[in-house]
Amino acid sequence: MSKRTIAYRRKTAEQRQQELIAAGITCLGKGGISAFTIDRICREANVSRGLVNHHFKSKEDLLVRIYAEMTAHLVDDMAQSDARAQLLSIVETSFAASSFNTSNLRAWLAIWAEVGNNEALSALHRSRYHSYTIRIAAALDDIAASKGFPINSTSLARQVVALIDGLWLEYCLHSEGFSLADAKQDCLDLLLAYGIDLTGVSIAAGADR
Amino acid sequence: MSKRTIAYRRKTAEQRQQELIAAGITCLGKGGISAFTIDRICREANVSRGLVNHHFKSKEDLLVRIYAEMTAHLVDDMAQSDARAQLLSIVETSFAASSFNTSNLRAWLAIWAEVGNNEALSALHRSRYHSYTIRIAAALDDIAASKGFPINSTSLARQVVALIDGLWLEYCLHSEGFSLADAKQDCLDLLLAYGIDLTGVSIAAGADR
DNA sequence: CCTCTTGTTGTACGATCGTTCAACAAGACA
DNA sequence: TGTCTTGTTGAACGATCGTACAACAAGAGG
Repeated sequence: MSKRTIAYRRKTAEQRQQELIAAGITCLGKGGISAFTIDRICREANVSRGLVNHHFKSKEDLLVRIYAEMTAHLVDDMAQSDARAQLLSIVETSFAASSFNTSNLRAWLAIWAEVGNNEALSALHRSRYHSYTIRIAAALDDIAASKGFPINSTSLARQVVALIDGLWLEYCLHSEGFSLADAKQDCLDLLLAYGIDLTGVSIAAGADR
Repeated sequence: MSKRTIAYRRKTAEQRQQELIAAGITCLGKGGISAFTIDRICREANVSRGLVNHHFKSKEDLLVRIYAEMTAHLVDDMAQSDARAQLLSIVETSFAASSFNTSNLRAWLAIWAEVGNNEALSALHRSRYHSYTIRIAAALDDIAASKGFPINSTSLARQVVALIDGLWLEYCLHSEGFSLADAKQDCLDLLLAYGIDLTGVSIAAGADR
């Protein structure tokens, strides 16, 4: 009398949702939005076809949840006491190997391209990037105040964000063109050109995401 | 005896292809890659369903032709005698109203997101952006030589390209955040921070695309 | 007016899409 | 062990996808 075979293993709703989110990100990284398919996501997660619509309202809802997950630590990563450390932390995390790789960048690019088609996605993006830019501008204002020279923090914050995202884009489209270290140095050079030197600044532990 | 009604009007292959290319760009601008559909393209061009596969090898082939069309003037726009004028020309054309609008930017973003899925598209992108970056770096070298101070032209060219594309991206995702004039000024500010002042530089006519 | 080239049409096809839903069973609990 | 909740399965549906292809006709040339 052998033990009955187990066809599948039940998991908590939250845990299964996390697995489906991870599987969706993997699909986006492999083949962009055209690979973001119920079939492929479920195959990636090793579950049957009906499970996505059981755990999520729709495929679009899953995509929004995925973007929420990906942007969750965008602001948290700035949790540094010193303004200079905050800026350096952004640069470091933006070009950490865990973020700055083709698979992850393709997922980001695929979602960016969908923002125009999905109002919920658009609203989420606006919210996240608004906080993100505000925090950078505040850090720049702090530095300007301490150094005693004026900075157009809104404009410079926009340039920093655009440079980072632009480098992400270029690397995603042509990863042989330059390296992770090049991209990081470009950001530091930009800030240095505006009089902000981050050389020797140390960041507190726990922000190495 | 009335004249027989004309069901459709024949056009030359080249002319019809241009119309289909234009219709494809319109679709990309309206709904991204998911709106880039045989049905919608043909409806946009007011032709029947079979015409795309008659004039193009496949839908992918049309997409490559579209990107070739969109990037055709990327290098030509630098046709200026003075290095400073070349840089200014790039900034001006990148943020001209005919380029820097949501519809056009969405088309670009949609294609960028497809580069990873299409080898022909990827090869075309690499080729175009390589020439583009090389030309910018050469202009920067010219300026550095004339001013007598060193410039890491490869790095700075990459920053300029990334900043422009990054601003395109940000504007596409959140067009209320800043204006066309802001974006243009950001580029000029970046170059100025590196010691390159384009104030008062005039560009020759005929490059206003 | 006739002929011929070829641009154009529209149907048909198989594949794949997202979603629904009845049925099943894993596993906690009494 | 028996009951019940609910996570999970997999078939079924209509819609839409890209492509192929036979039939049609616009319009130039004779």
